[in-house]
Amino acid sequence: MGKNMKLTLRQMQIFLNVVSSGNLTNVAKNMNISQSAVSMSIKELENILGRPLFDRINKKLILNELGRAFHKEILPIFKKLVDIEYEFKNSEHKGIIRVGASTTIVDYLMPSIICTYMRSYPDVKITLKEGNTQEIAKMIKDGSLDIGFVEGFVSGSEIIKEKIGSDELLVVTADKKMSKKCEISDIADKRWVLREEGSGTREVFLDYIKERVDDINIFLELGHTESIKSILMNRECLTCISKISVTSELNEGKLFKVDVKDFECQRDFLMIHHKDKYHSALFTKFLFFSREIMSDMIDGIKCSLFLDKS
Amino acid sequence: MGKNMKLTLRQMQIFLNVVSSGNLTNVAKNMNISQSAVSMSIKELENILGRPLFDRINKKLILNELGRAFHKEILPIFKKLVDIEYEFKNSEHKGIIRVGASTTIVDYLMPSIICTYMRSYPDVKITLKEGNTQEIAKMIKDGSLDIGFVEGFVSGSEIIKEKIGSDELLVVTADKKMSKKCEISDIADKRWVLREEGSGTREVFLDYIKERVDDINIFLELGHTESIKSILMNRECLTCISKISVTSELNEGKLFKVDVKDFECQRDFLMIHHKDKYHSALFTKFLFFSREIMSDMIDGIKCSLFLDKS
DNA sequence: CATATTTTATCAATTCTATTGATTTATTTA
DNA sequence: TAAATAAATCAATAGAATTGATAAAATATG
Repeated sequence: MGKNMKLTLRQMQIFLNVVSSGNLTNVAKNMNISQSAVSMSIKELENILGRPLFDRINKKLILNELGRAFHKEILPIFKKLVDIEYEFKNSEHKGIIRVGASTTIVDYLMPSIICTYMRSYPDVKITLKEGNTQEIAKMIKDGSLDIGFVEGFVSGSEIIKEKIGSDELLVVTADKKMSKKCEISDIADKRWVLREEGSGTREVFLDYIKERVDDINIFLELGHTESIKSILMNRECLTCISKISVTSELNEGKLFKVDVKDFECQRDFLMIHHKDKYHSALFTKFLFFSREIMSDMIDGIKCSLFLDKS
Repeated sequence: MGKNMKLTLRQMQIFLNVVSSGNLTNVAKNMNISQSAVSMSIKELENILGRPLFDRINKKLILNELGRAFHKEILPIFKKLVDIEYEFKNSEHKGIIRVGASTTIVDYLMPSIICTYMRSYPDVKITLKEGNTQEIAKMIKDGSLDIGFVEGFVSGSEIIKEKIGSDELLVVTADKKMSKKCEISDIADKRWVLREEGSGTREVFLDYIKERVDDINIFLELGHTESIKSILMNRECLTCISKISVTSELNEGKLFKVDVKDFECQRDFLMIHHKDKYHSALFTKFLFFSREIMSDMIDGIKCSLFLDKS
């Protein structure tokens, strides 16, 4: 195995200085160490590699064929390491943030959060993971995500939760005739398209109406909100869907809210992270940005809904 | 200045192991050091960079956003350094040899030496420097060349000389009429093309004939043997030139040796190096190859000259 | 649910490595 | 020929890395 690294960066640093100055004594002066330290460090380097790197010609050190090849390899690497150390010491805004979000948020909120953030901090990389609320929460707990965005409830004292917006579920159709005021029981037997089992949206909806209707006619289950929307457009059917995901279609008159009596199904958007998370500048800024953008977007939605009614 | 490198390879090694195992205790076991050594090394690394690289979530170390970015940078560099150390420890045939040769040798002998050598040792790089005998000798003395090939005499006790072949100067023309037997004084006033002042070939020739003729008619001076040859082909003139550089033209009947009475102007090809040169495997092999190839070539020349006469 | 186990952090003691200061050797310069 | 310069070497020392023991906190166990 070549696993053992005996070379040290100090040796390389001294070696590189000796190469460029060609004179042990001057190197020692420039580095504020003794001449013997330089001499012995070079010797140790040569011992590790098993053969000399310099020819000692008239008490001068002159790189030999091996030394030249070694120098060529080492120089760019050492420079890079110096840069890396400097960058990491001095730039607070360097890193990779792992964000997780549940389906609705991934599609409708994360793109603008991430784009806006990355415009301000181009050196920061973001990885985005999709999962349902429980999956995201679990990954926050075990540390495999830094920040999560979920709809609904999250339990566990080790998770810090922050309400960052709210999410209203609407019953929606593309068929204007269906959109008039009604009871939920009146429309339970219409053709419903819902998200798949396990989806937060679906479960909140079914839980919310379970007191009022025995069963609803689910004729199609789809994994993505966008697919549900395209089905709605092409078939006479209904769905219960997050308001934020249909705002533009409602405004454009492509979809219509069904005015179900006493239907107010609301839940929160939560931003979550682990209580032990180190609050790097990076992390703090990301939280800050997310709050800003979320509140802007929600204002935007309110505004356009208002305009729509007028 | 970002000149100061505080990070050590040990820290990086430990860091990388902790990242991949995620468990200080196991890392300590695998590396045969104590758990506290690992813990303190990580802490020191974080101190140097000024902020944590890990979140401590439930006594487990989980890379944070900064740590992830650092890991991404460091991992390939560390691997490369491990490879470099291994290669330099184990491969004798790695290096860069600086060869110098005087003009005739550069053109007529070095190409085949270098090609043959590099075919056997593809990892070895060779730089070839041209200069006159004195320049090459000086560079050997001060260590800026590893091996030199020169014609003629070299002085200095610090240089190890080895005769590696011999070089005969011939008077040559393209005009067959001129090639008949003659005294040097008979042809001194013909049109001569010689190498420029400072060239070994020129100086040896002029020195050799100075007893017998007062002056010769130098009508053109050129820096390269090849240029002299093309002039000879196109104009009625003479030159004194190294046999090795005109062997093929003599064989093909394009040029003719002028049969000057008592003209035997011989000198040696020398391979030289500094007495203090470290004899790496690389270096030793290069000397060996050069001897082999030189003697092959000189045999080849003798052979073809012999055939020519028959 | 208390107990044993696992795991990291911390501290003083210790070991090991890098560095020093003095000296020797060789070479160059004056 | 003497003075100056530069690298190598060695024992002494300063400085880092590592240890062993212990504390603190979480997880696993019976």
